Amino acid sequence: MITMKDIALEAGVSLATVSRVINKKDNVSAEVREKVERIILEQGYNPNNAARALAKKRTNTIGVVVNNLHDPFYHDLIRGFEDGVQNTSYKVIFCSVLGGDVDMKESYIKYLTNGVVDAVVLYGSYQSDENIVKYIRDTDLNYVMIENDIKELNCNKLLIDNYNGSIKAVEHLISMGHRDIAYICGNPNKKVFVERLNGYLNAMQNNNMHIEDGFMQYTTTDYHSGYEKMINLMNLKSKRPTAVLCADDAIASKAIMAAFDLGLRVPDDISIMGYDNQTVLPDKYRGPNITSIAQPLFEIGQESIQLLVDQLDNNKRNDYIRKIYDTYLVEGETVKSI
Amino acid sequence: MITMKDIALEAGVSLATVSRVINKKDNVSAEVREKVERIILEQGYNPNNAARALAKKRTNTIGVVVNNLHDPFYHDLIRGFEDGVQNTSYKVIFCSVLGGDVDMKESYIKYLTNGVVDAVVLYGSYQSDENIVKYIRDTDLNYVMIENDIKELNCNKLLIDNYNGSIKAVEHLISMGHRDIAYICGNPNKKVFVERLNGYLNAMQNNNMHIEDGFMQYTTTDYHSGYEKMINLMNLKSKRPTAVLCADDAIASKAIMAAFDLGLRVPDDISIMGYDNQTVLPDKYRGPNITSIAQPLFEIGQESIQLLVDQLDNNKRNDYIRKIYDTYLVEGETVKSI
DNA sequence: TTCATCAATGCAAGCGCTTTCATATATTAT
DNA sequence: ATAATATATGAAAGCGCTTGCATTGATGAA
Repeated sequence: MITMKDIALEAGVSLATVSRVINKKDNVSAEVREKVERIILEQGYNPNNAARALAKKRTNTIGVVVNNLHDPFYHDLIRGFEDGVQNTSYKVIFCSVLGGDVDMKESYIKYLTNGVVDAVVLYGSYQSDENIVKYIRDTDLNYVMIENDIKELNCNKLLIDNYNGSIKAVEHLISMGHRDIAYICGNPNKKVFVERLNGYLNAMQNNNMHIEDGFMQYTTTDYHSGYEKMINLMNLKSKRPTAVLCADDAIASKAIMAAFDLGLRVPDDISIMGYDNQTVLPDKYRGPNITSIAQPLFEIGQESIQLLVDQLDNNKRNDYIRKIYDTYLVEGETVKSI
Repeated sequence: MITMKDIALEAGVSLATVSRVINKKDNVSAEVREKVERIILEQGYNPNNAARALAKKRTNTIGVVVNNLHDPFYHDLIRGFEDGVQNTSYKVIFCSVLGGDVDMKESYIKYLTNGVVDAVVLYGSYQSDENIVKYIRDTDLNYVMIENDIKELNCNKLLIDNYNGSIKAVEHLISMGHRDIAYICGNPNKKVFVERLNGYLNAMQNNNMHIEDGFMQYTTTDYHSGYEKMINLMNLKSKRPTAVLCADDAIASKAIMAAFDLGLRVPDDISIMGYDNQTVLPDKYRGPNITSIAQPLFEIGQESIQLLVDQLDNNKRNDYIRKIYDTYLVEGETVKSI
């Protein structure tokens, strides 16, 4: 391995001088700078980042940790990160926590925050991960947490207005003439699903719509069970809904499958709405475009990075941001006016 | 920041001893070990990875660099990486090269290979990136290159048999009774598309099938132009194909859109095949499941990591592997027997 | 001419950890 | 009891870089 020492020797200057030209300090004479640069090129020298990080306490890189990076849900978010780092002097590295395993998550965060990155952006649930929350609190790096409003954490928070998102969804259905609107909820342990649920409930109430018996379904395990919940809804003895709002598009895709399998046409026989406006859906979903509530994930990804870059470059350690992003309706082909 | 020194002081032992318990060396007495461990926990100490990397010349992490990480194409590959690292002592970090920009790629590779990872897996084209190839050749890290058979590079290579994949595709179409089979080629500057094209050409020849005038279409720019190429094919004055083989699923999805827009039913009026068996497709594709040639991307991801972990753990620096993976046919709903 | 100032460079400490080697103590064999 | 061996620990060098401080020579002011 070729080191700075080799370059210094070859150039007949001190380590310090080589370091100066590498770091583009201006107090080096033109001739020396040129010579050193030439030799660096000739020898194909590259600085060792571990040594650099140790000496400077800076790495010029930002870490991102998400659960299941392979999940198509992250598509837009990742694009945002990729884009955000463009034209900055920073690099981004991604870590994936398989299955959202808490220990793995903790270990990745500790890894990153101890000498490998200058700041980290976190997506995923952390409410219940006491250790991690405590760790983050005690660490003096810059963080941005996306969709994670943990009070005891004093860091950048980028949130999405899930509550009003659901309200938009319900009001869209109402505007299309629906009154019997059922809901398939996601895992109620997750903050986003609670917020979306509340949005639904309040929107229904505020518009004087009655939620019939059986109109509220909760997915068990994961989105797959959206299928059976839809079957449940369609088999209701009493009153059948004319529209079903789902907590996310993955669930909606399953609900649509269920409707098809029951011989129902979407949206002619039943209207279905999703949430997330996922660019790509799991399981080779091939149904109609789902009418959905979209979140500005690309922008959020972008701004996460921009925010951190700005804070790092300007040594802003303590003026954190808290921002709530609006959602918007994207009309697909799964809601009919009645 | 709390360091090993603090722990040593508090525990009344030397730095060396603390280092030993952290690294689980066995030559530390039980009492001392316990005490040190307790104090580490109490103080919430975490070792600095930069310092460690510098001292050990090992980081226990593997780097992955791909173009456009957000591309749904990587879905299965990423799952493979995630899975491969399970139950090992290694971490994986992902770097995304937006737009496949050569300079950015080079900078990420240099970054990773100088003190941040122990090995790297590369996916993307490198044939023409002389600098990078040269750099990799001169660097003594372990690499695995996926789908990149660069002769002058002596490293692990995991390849896919694109040529025979195309042959399988053509033979499937033949077995379904097709004789007039057109082809929409991908960017002929990319190795995979050349191989696939050759497979098509040879399969046609070997089966004594004639390739009519106009049956070969080349996409310009990217997969989007698959749309117009399909229109071209369907408007052929002379003879019209009964089946169209596309160089990948993204192109096929566009071809299907084109067929629809021309009022043709797939597969009743025209059969279409893709290649890649992409789990998720771009642009909210909502057509029928595409009959396609699948690649074992998950396995390739998995094995990339396993290979490297094995080589790192056993200090195998020089017995590299070269493996060619088979493809397989996945029947969808876009090919009709005639 | 002499002194203050400045630009260019080198010296050396230090970043936080690992590891070799030496040392001291405990254990076993004789 | 003594020598030989094993075990537990510490001292210190070193990993490759950055940076504050000191030094040198040159430049300009007085």
